[in-house]
Amino acid sequence: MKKDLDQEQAAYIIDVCASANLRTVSGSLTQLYNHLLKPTGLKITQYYMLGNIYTSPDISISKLGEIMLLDQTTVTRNLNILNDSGYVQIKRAEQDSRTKVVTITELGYEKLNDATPIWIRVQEEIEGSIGKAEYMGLLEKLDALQNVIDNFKSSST
Amino acid sequence: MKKDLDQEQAAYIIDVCASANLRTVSGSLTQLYNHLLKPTGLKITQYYMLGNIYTSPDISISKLGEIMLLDQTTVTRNLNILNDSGYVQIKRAEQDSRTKVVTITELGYEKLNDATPIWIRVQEEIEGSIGKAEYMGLLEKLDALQNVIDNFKSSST
DNA sequence: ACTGTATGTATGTATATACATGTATTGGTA
DNA sequence: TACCAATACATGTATATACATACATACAGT
Repeated sequence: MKKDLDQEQAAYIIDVCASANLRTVSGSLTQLYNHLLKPTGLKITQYYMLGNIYTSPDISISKLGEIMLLDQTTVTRNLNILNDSGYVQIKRAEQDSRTKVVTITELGYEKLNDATPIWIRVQEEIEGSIGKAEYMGLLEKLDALQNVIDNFKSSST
Repeated sequence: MKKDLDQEQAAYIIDVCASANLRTVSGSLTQLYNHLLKPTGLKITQYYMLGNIYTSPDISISKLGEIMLLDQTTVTRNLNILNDSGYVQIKRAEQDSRTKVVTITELGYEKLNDATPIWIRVQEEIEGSIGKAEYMGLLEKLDALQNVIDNFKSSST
C-alpha cells in the first residue's frame, strides 16, 4: 500500500529543502550583485572567474574548473565570453599542446579593479548586518555541507 | 593615487565571497540531486516547482514566481517544460483572461511521488551528517542573509 | 615506430535564469 | 464611452550550467 504525498508534507519539503534554500538565496544575491555591477559590464560570475584567473596566472581550463568546482565545458564557455570581451588571453601551453593556459589582460585587470569596490560594499553590508562572527559561522556551515555533498557523491560511485 | 588589487587580496575575496560560496555549494547539491533523480526524469528545480504547484493548486504564473522568488519569465519557461512533459496543466483564469492558472496533473503527481524518496534520502543524509540542530541553524542564517539582501535591494530603489 | 589508452578541450543539446520589451486584457477616469 | 494606466503573460536575447560525446594530442607498452 503506497502512501502518497499530501499537501502538508509537500509544504514541509518546500520549506526545508537544502537545495531550494541555497538556490533561492544564491539567486537573490547574484541578482543584487549583477544589478550593482551593471555599470562595470561584468556579472558576478565573471568577476569571480576573473579573480581566480588573476590569482592563478597561466592556469589551465581544467584546473580552473577544479578550483571553481565547475564543469570543464562550463569553464570553456564562460572563458569564451571573457575572451570576446578582451578580458583574458587564452593560448596553448608550450609543453603540452592539448592544454590551454589562461591569463588576465590589462583590460580585464582594470575591470577587476572597477568592480571590486562594489563587491566590497555588498560584502561589508552583509557582514555588518548579520555580524562578522555570524557570517564566518555561515561559511563554516556551508563548508560542512560541501563536505557532506562530496562524501555522498564519492560514496555513490 | 589608485591602489590596485594584488593577488593576495584577490585570493581573500575569492575565499570569502558570499555569492561564490553560495553558488558553489548550491551547484554541487543541485548536481547531486539531478544525478540521483535521473531515473525519475525530473530535475531538482522541476521537483521543487511541481511541489509548489501541488501545494498551491490553481496558482497563477506571477504568484508562483513570487513564492519561489523567480522572475515571471523564468516561471513561464520552466512551466512550458513541465507542460510539454504533461506534468502540469495551464489554463486561463475565468474571471481574468490575462491570468493563467497552473495545476499539477495525475502524471505530475506520480512523478512527485517517485522523486520524494530520493529527496528524503539526501535531506536525511545532510541533516544526519551535519546534525539536525546545525542544519536548522544553517537555514536560519540563510534566512537572515535573505533579509539583508532584500533590504539592500529595496534601499537602493 | 605502432597502437591503444589517457588527458585536455570543444561542441551539440538541454535546462535555468534574468532583463528589456512586446502584447493582450482589465479597470478607472475624463 | 473612449482612452489611458496598470496588470499578466510571452518573446528575444544573453549568460550560466551540465551531460554526452567528439576530437586532438600525449604517453606508455610492445
